[in-house]
Amino acid sequence: MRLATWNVNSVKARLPRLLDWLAEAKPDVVCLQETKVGDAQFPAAEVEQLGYAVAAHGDGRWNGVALLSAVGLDNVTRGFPGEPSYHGETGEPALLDVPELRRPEARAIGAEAGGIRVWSLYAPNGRVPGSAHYAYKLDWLAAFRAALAAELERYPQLAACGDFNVAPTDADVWDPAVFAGSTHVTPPERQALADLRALGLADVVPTPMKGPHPFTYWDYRAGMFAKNNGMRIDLVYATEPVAARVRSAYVDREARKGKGPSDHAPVVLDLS
DNA sequence: ATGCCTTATTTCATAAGA
Repeated sequence: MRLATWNVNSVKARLPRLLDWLAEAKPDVVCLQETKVGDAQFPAAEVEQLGYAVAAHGDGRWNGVALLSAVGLDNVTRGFPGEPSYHGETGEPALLDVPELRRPEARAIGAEAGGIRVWSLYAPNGRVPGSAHYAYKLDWLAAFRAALAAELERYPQLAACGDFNVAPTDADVWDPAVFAGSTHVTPPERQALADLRALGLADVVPTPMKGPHPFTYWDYRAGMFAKNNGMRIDLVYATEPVAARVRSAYVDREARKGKGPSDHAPVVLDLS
């Protein structure tokens, strides 16, 4: 079984590349992030033509996650219990009266696929440490941890995959000095990941395919990919029964090359 | 200090990303 996670940075803009990649890599289960479409606009027919069942959870312009599976897709969950929503710099209590603004953003979708409970996750960016967006990011990760604890009682085989927007260690950024004081590397964010792992999840670190670091994201600007100035922020956190099945894991950096790529590369796992 | 590049939308300008 081949399981993959990929932040596509717009499923509509990436559709030709996504379809080519699905046909070539032939993953059984795919977690997508930053689809940037509402559920009605998700290009489900094109993906289904390749033999996948599709479950999407989208907002429209921002965020959006989806699951594709060629091995069944059951018990789909959009969002998770206790998932927080963003309330602005000061809490903006007046806005809380507007249901549309109170609804959580589309950042998590879970389902059973091929005997594994799979989650596709897109953690908030956090922007600047100390900001409301940063607090929201930490709240969201903590709330997901609580939801995951309940999930783990039901699903021994579980994989939480996606763009966590946190580099777990200094080795996961191309130059730690550049990121000093920035989001994605702060101790509270890394602790939030450690708290997830403490539930019994293993960080399945992929093979880089080039260079010593298995980066999964490279900024579009300033030739960062060519210089391999990247970050590892797309992660697969797997329970032990899943981690024990990992035969190989790699970053498909070929998918970051050429015309019109996402700024993220897929992480691909082969499970026995 | 800012843009570097790319996306979608309230498009010929803006917000967001990490």
